[in-house]
Amino acid sequence: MNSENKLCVYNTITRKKELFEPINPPFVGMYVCGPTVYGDAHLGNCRTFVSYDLMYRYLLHLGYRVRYVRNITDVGHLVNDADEGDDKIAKKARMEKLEPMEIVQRYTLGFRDVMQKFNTLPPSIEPTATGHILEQIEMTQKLIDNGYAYSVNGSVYFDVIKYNQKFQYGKLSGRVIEELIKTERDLDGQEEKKNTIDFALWKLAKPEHIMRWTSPWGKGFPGWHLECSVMSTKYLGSPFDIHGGGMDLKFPHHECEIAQNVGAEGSEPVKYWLHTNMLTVGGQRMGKSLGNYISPDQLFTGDHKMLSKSYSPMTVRFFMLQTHYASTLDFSDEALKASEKGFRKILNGLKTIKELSYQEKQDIFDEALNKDIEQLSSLCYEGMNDDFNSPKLIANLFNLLKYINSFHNKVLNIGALKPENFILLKTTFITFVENILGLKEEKNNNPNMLDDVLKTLLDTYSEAKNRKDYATVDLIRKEIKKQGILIKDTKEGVEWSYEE
RNA sequence: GGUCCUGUGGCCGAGCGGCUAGGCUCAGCUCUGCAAAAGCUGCUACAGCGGUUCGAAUCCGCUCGGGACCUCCA
Repeated sequence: MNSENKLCVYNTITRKKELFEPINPPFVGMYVCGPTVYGDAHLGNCRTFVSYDLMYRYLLHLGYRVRYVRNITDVGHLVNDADEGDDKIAKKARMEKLEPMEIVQRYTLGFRDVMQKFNTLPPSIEPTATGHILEQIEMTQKLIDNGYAYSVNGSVYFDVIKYNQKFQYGKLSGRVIEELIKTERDLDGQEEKKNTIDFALWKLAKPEHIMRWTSPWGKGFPGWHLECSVMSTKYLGSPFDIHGGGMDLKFPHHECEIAQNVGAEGSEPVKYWLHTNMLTVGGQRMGKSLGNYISPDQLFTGDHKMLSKSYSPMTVRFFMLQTHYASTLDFSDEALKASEKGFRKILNGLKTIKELSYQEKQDIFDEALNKDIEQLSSLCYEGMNDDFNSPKLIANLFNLLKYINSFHNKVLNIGALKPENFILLKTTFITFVENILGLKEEKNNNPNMLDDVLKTLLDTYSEAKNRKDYATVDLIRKEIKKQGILIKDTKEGVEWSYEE
């Protein structure tokens, strides 16, 4: 690796690009807010997790020992605002006449399946909120003890005003507490709170509420933001290195997380806050409520009015990585089509470079050529070191690809390359494409391909037979037998069967 | 209303004060039995108007356009 230029990341809380220095190298702790499993993940969700997968892979490549924690939210997110209304999972469970945990299981499995299709590495730990009720109760109690929370009628709220007297609430998202109080809308069911901006740590369960746990304040369930505060510090300590999530979580979710951790422990929980930007359609954020939402499966099957065809998971992954994680990514069929071509070009390059062999010749090395290869290789690192700038990396990979193809086609003489630079070219291209961008060949892209190829072969066989070209006939029969397949001529035509 | 981001060639997208990424599309050339692939060449853009500077897509101001967050949201 190129140790001279170091990884820099854009830290939301300082609003600056900073040199990345882990708290306890070589260990790196990374926490990413995962999905709420009450429905299928859509493409926007996927983009976020593909982005963090890129970061995870690069950190691993740099030699860090990364513990990557991504939670599964299986309780606690309310359907309505104002800390009122149903739990999303409980609501869905009632609608579908299922146990809440059946909902959780179904969508957790679905989520993992999609993540696997996108070739994301599984996190080191994937903790669930319901698995950490005890710890959440403990943190709530601690916040009460520290004077930053109060209980009312079996619910517990975080006292934002009180907290703000000593610390600064809103520093991550740039909110001013007075403004927040002013703009807070009139909502029902706020009487329990001292102030409208207070948020729930623990909610009393109404009789009809099916997800409930015993607590010092009665039977209830944890509030929205508590699980991340609890689970991140439980598994990564405090402070830990990286906390990520979509930018829509900056406020209030991450803001509340900070308040909870600081309120409980007195110190900042996170060194680097990273936020990924939204996936948009026609410039507008993809979301269920807007109806412009598209699921991974629709993309893979092409079954959507916005799509002219289907796109493979790797094509979509490449499409996502062609834009920097902090920029909005605009979704369109046309853009996807362009990415598909580019991706295939990369794949062909991968195949070419793997088969390309170095010719041991006594040629005079081309200094300019060698220098260019060296420079392009280091530019790949520079791109990634610059806040995980994958588009920059990809541009340089295409530049390297041009050389790979030129060597392959003998437009350029590979002997003009120094042996060490041939190795450099090869390892750089393969490592970045496969290990860091996480792109791979999709052999099973078309599950019928083998059948189709076989049929073509049999048609050729028949045709040769009609021409009485028995040399070809015999050749085909002989070669295909090596694959354990027998060709049989019947009155109805040509058939095949497995060799017994 | 508040806070913030953003406007790049036919399309997508880097760029963070000088060295005019990259992909896709289009046109032409080379190679080729035909074709494909690949290579080469061309199309040279920064919303508008001012300002700072020897020099601005990049910094500042204004105007116009797009968007996000402020409520669950990746």
